[in-house]
Amino acid sequence: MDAFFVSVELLRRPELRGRPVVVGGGGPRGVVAAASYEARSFGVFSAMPSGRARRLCPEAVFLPGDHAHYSSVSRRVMDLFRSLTPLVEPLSLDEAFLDVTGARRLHGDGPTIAATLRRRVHEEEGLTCTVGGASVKFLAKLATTQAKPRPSRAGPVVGSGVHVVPPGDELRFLHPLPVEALWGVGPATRGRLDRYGIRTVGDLAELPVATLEAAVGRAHGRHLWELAHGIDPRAVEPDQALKSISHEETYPTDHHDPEVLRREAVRMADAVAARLRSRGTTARTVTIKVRFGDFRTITRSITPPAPVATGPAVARAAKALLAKVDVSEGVRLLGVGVSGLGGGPGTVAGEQLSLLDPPAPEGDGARPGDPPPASDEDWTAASSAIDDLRARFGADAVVPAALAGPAGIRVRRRGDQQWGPDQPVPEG
DNA sequence: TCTGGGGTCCTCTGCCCT
DNA sequence: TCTGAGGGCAGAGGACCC
Repeated sequence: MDAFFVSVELLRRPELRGRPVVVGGGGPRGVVAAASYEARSFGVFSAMPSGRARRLCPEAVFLPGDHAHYSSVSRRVMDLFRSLTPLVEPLSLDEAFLDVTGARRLHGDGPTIAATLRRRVHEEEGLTCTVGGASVKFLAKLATTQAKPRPSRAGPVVGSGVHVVPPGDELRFLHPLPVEALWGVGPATRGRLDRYGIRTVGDLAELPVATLEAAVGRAHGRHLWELAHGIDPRAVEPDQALKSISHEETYPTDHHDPEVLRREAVRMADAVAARLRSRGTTARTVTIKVRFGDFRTITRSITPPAPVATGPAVARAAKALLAKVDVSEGVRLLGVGVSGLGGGPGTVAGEQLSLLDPPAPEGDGARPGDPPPASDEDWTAASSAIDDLRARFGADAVVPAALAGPAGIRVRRRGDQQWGPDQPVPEG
């Protein structure tokens, strides 16, 4: 999809068409999530700090972003894709791989299917998309880039919309491209390849695989070598299993108070656990992420004796990890995540509980006067009831007791703060 | 210039066990 | 009983993607 978030916003606000529009975090630490091609002409790009974007393009209209709405439009577009082929692998909200091998008898050859896709997305959703076609996934992705609109000083230049790399033409298409066009070549790898004088994918292809492995690591080196030769055996996989779930937030100002951060950890643990349960699964490992004021980032993780799926269980681990971190210098970002997801639907109810699961030990965040912790079994039933209540009355209907207070608490949903903090949150 | 959020994958290190 | 090698795993961090 072309400038997806911006394009969706323009459907709601057509008066902004033709103007530079930026979607993203407007706060002091926000970043650009998407920029219209008019804004890109001023040098504004995704992931750029919003402050810099404002300086580059003061006349741009900044919109806060509406993750829930974009998700809902994305679901409809993906359903449209699935009406052409069941083999759809969503890559993000606005991108997907489609395997149309089996759809050609019904819908025509590659270019015909591409044209059909573009027409239907435009007719049914009012959005424009670009389609790349090739015999392997990463080439299709690169072909898409070639066909996209481009910003220029004179304004957006319309792209071809469709670019198909015919079988046999793969290397002719691939080798002139700059090496950073390959998936997996970012600034760090680019710097290493630079030392070998590698500028294009063709340069990379001429290098012996052993040299490449020595330069960037064994697995990465071999992978890049294969890509440079047009080799990409990965199939389009419609049912990609989720491997981790996390929730992290950057604060408008750094937090120095351990108590504030403990409450934040509980809130995030609750959100992560709810997402775990919504997928009917459990997690083995709990990780916290702490970014300090100077942008130094650490992670700490623990694998409890039994898999976790409830807010209190995730919070207990997160608080224990947080207690070992010195936060006095100020915390800019806190995150809680889980990984090692396992089991299918029904796993939570049948979760293997540890016979030796100890009560919260000293130092994990338990304080004098705290009631004894409920068992995981109690919490599994309670969590199920909480999920029901939230489904009926909204996410704010039930919050962890640790978060309740005279001022109440704003329960953030996933995507509320997708692109940085919106407003200062008072400490304490 | 001043750096989000949510992911995946890889490498390295240290520990434990055989 | 001690020691070293090697495998498996957990933990931490880096790089990259959208």
